[in-house]
Amino acid sequence: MHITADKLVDTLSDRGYRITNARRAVCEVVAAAHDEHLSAADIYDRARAKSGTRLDRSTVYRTLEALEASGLLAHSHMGHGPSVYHLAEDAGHQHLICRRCGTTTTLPREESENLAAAIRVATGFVADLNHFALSGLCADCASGNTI
Amino acid sequence: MHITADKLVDTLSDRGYRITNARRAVCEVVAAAHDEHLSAADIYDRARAKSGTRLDRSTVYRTLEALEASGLLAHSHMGHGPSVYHLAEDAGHQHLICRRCGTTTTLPREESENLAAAIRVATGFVADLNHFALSGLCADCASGNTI
DNA sequence: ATGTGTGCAAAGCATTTGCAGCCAG
DNA sequence: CTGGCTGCAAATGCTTTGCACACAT
Repeated sequence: MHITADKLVDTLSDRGYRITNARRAVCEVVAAAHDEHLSAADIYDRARAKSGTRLDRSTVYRTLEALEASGLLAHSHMGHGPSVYHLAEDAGHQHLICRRCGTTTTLPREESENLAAAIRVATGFVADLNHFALSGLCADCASGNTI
Repeated sequence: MHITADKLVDTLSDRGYRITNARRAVCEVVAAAHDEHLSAADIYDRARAKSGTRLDRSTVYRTLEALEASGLLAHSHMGHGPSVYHLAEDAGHQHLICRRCGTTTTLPREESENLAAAIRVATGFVADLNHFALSGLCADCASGNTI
């Protein structure tokens, strides 16, 4: 199951954040988008459509910041494009972006954890996978030659 | 051994690029910095000091682009900061950036290749490691608790 | 000669910040 | 009531682009 918008809102509230229309709208968007990779711009667009009211990008960024600070949300750097946000509960997996067709493959949590363990053994570095995407060629593009 | 500035310049020339003072200066900087991770701004600063002449950031970016297009140079995305450039021959390893102290650890090429192989087996995705850094905690910060 | 490469200036994109008023608590 | 939150506007940091002139070939 996925976390609900209400739960996000409640957690923010418990943490002392005030609940406004803007924050509620952002919470609804990120809760509804559980498995998608939304950029701040995507969230802004959807939240604005949803709220009807006036809404500014900066408010969206500030709300995303609050959600991250509360451990509810995380963002990943996906290549040249903007950062993308996803629920913290959906974290723990590695994003793989095809540099040819642009699709995003997801490396399952278990495999991701194996990688992290291997890195840890080799260097002592505790990798926080999923914060950065990996670039490369997806299975289709890799087999379909013509790099 | 590391590639020399002359070799970089010669390759550009062979490829049909004209050799100018700006390009020579950039080649010298990247050749001299083999194991460092230089941002475009770093390269700009050093190249300008080296050339004495007038030099613009855009020219540096265009030269870096030419070097990348020629397969001599590669860049990596290092977290929130600017991209960093390094000789293509120095590629093949994964960068690990500590989110606490900011130091960059390098995962040796062999280990990096093992990771890439594991990802390939699991998903078919051919990861181009080293294009993106990984975030996490370095050995020191991880052991010294207080995330 | 000629068109590629340059510096300059300005734009572009994602994100951040300063500020005065507004509204959740 | 009152300070946290908002929208607006402007600034930031990195990178790209348009342009007329310069210079490598």
